[in-house]
Amino acid sequence: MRIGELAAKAGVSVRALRYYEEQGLLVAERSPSGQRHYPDSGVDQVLLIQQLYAAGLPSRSIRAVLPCVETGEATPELLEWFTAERDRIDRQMRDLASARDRLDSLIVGATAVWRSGRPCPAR
DNA sequence: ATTCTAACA
DNA sequence: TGTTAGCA
Repeated sequence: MRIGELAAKAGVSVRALRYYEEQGLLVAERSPSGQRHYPDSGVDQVLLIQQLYAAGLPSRSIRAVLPCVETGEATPELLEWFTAERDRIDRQMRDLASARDRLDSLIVGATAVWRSGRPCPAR
């Protein structure tokens, strides 16, 4: 199928498909005229790429991990990699929660200042 | 009409 | 990624 059909079936833009190829995530066969042609399996390929992007992996990581996932092989290395990713995300969540709590404290403090009749500091 | 490459008011 | 330009 051509790029437009794949884009429709996979629910992504044609632009995205060309970008995936540029990033080395998706292979495309070329017709004599230069048009890209994809096998039916391309739909699942794109779906997988989307899941990995949604998981927060940069294209570079996806490129490295794709060959393993595609073959359906849940290799130990792959599981370690994903586990490490999960931990990274967990750390970010905790850092954000921390930053949020500190903002909450500042908000409470600022509110107390206003109630005491002090002038509101400029932004 | 669709795709391709290249490039960015 | 969107979008646009100029082709095939």
